[in-house]
Amino acid sequence: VRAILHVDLDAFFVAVELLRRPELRGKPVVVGGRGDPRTRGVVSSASYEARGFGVKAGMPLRRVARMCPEAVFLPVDFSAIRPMSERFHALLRSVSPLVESWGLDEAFVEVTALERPAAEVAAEIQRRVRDELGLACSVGWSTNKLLAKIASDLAKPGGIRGVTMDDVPAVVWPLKPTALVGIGPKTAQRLAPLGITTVGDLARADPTALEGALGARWAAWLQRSARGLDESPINNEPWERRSLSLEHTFDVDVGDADALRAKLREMAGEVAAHLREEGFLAQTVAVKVRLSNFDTYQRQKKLAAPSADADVLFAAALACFERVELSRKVRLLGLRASGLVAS
DNA sequence: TCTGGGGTCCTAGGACCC
DNA sequence: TCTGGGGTCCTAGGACCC
Repeated sequence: VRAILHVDLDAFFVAVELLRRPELRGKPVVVGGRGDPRTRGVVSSASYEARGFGVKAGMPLRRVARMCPEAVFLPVDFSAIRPMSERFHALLRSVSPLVESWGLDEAFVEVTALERPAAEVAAEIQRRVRDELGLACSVGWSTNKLLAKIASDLAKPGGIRGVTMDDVPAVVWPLKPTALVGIGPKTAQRLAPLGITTVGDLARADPTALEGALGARWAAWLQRSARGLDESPINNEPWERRSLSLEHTFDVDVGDADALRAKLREMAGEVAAHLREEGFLAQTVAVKVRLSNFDTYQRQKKLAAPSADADVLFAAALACFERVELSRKVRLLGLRASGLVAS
């Protein structure tokens, strides 16, 4: 039987800021966007004090300012966050080589071969993360990734928690379906009419009815998840970039086509520069356009030859852009390069 | 009082080729 | 001239993750 940990840094972006600004400790601190609630942006990370006011990840900064006028707003600073994330992952790899990164602030660690109690390894990791990085984390442990992740969610903030197969009916079944990785709000909405509003409902649901709603493959996978079953291995392959993109939400929606084309040209230059920095050529360019009513369109175009040239990317992006009918002002422009090959 | 920015994966239809 | 099936590529869209 496997021993899997899921380690999740608590309020990571905020915690990184507090290391260099300890005077903010104990205050409602919100990291997101450009750190200015007068501009469009959302919460990336909120301190637990801020969460006490109802602040949540993904919430518009403007709304946070109204809910919590004393909140301290800070911009997202990846130059500080990324090195800390790398130290975190290096620490985990010193415990076991089987580490699967899950974003900047989370990872699965398989410790089966250590032949030590998972809870003990969890406590050691938590202590080392505190002593060596100055950060708090929550750790969940179980016999698979699915349950370890649920356990760490239950352990937040700052706890250690195990969820075993035997715990599934009592601990997992009362949770909402969105507690399972892979079930988001859309799927929850499709499950509700079937009378499925908890993981337990999902586990007990009639397979045929579920297949009708979601298709056979997905229905089977969901129902296995709801029963706590997951055999997926730890993927400790280094991450490989598949695409590189940039997007920008205008503070005020833009209707002027020339201004939009100018922005697209600027973005093409930046994406091309990033591609060259990382040693890639792109084979496909995609443009995303979000209108003021939130209708979103994506158009993509395969290049005649792989390229990281700003003019080539811009020409393709422009061709994509011209195929979108601009029935309203534009809120967001995005440009993605994919089909990456080494240059 | 609306929902950022960076990613990934899956599905499905049509074109095209053998 | 018509027919069939399989495989792959391209595009669009949807959903999810942090």
